[in-house]
Amino acid sequence: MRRAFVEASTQQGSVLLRPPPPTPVMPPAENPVTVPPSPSQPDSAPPSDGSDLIAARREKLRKHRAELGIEPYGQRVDGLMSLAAARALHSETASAEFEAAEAKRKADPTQVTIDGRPKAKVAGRLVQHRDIGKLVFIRLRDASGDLQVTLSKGNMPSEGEFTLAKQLDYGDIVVAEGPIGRTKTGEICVWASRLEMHSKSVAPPPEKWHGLTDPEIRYRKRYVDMYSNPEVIRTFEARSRIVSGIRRYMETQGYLEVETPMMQPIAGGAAARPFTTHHNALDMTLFMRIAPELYLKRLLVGGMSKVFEINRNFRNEGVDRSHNPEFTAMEAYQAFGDYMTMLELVEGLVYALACQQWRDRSAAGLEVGGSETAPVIPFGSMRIDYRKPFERVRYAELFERACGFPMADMAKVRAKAREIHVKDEAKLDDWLVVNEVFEEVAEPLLNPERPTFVLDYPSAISPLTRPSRSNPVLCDRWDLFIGGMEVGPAYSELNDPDIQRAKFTEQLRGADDEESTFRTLDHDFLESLEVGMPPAGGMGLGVDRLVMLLTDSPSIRDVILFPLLKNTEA
RNA sequence: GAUUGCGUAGCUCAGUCUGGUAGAGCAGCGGUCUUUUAAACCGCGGGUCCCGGGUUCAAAUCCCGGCGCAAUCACCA
Repeated sequence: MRRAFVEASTQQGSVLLRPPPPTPVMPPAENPVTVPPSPSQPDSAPPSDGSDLIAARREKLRKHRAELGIEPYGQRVDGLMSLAAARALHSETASAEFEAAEAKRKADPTQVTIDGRPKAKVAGRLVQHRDIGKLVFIRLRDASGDLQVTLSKGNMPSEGEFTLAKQLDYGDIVVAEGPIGRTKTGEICVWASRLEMHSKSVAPPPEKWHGLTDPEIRYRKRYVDMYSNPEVIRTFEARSRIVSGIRRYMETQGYLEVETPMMQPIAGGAAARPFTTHHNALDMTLFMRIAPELYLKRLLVGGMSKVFEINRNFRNEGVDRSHNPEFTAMEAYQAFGDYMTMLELVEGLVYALACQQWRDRSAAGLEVGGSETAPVIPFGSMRIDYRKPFERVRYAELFERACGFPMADMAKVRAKAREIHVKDEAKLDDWLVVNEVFEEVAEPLLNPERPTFVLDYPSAISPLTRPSRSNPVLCDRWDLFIGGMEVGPAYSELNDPDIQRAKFTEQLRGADDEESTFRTLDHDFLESLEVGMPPAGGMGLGVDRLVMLLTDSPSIRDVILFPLLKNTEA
């Protein structure tokens, strides 16, 4: 680190603070991106929206060019270290020795101070600016954290560079270098000997103490949200680690990652409304995919034995705290597995991610409970316990526990449905009533603070799923619930082409007018089953929801960088 | 799609119930200050009160319609 700084500090090519005019500096040949400031460059344009704040910043921009000879939009800088790394370089001993020597020199000016403090060159966005006359304190922020830079008029190489320090605005991106020391009050800081402007922020900043809190502006202007609220970057770093953790785990289990079409001629694999698009050259209507399932199964037909895909699905449905029109899911299929194979896979995966997240949160000083091998992670007011094994409960058992009678007792089921005011109870088929009662009465019995697999759903409410060999009323399907949210399902997949065709056809018959505009029989998929697909287990996992749970984020918008919002204009 | 709440300076918020000259802090501009920690002090500027209509002598405030956001519900995962 130290060496990097020394090397970098000898390369003066990146210094932006040039001598004042009339030195006409041409762009260096090796860096054609740089444009020299010229009178023709309209500093006051584009026209501001009338805000004094913007005008004041643009005026500074003009002055920097005209009076200080600075080009405020910089270029490549070598030898930078993160603010956290610079802070870590601070040496109590070196600072104490330096301060003692300075005190001596004050008493006796013939004394010479040797500065043994480590040096650093850092960059960051300015988030605080305190001008105390001949001393300016600024606080810089980068992805690693904050660090104060102290600029003393006596330490700066030129009047202009100190003038720049005094004129800095909240939001500017600057580079500073100098020894790492501390102030009288003990604050670790860079005592700057150099200061360069690398990006003048001309937009009005958020409030420096409260920051940006309006959720709408936070989502619309995520780039402001990210620097104003540092925990946003932490959340997305965690998301990245979780997604790569999923990849690592799946690869360790021998799964191959694949990418299947996101634009599909037929939107299959789930019961959701698709988005429509159009290919001009082929004059073809296409659907954004609602699920990758039918393509992944084709891969099993083709001979791949363990595949997974992590990617976006698009569903033309409502938006709320746990739904965004585009969302990230993982689906995985294993030849010759079944839904219990998938249960073990998902349990191991979610547990491993929770352990990883427990360690990350501990290291960052965030709240955790339990232990590294029995992690407890907060989610709002809940404390979710990811200890293995997860809970397992059969659908029928949970139903009976909730209602006091078996789900096959249709007379009682219908009575219960009327009691809890299931709408259109009389029009619904028996098993749909069972499921309404289940969702209303039985699901609330699940402990939201324990991941729980609900196993063996009724076949009648899972029309595309393979009935169980031992009891065809039920099917080989589970759903995983965590924190009151459904995180994903799994199935023993249907591989009999005739039954699959019959179920698809039946589903199409039940489609209403709107559904029938986008729901058609996927003949190619059925042909692939006729070629022969091995029996398989398959699962889906809502990645955004899992990230919500593991990062204690109450809304899916907090874990999607740019969530969909309505247009504000027209 | 339904219901409820919210929308005032660049930002964070008072003011709306009970109609009567548009407010504060931060940010900005001009000063003072070499150890600040939401720095402090003196002075100054800053508004389509979300949009449109109505009631009224008078509307940020009351009424109607619209837009956006949030929460809950529906659809869905």
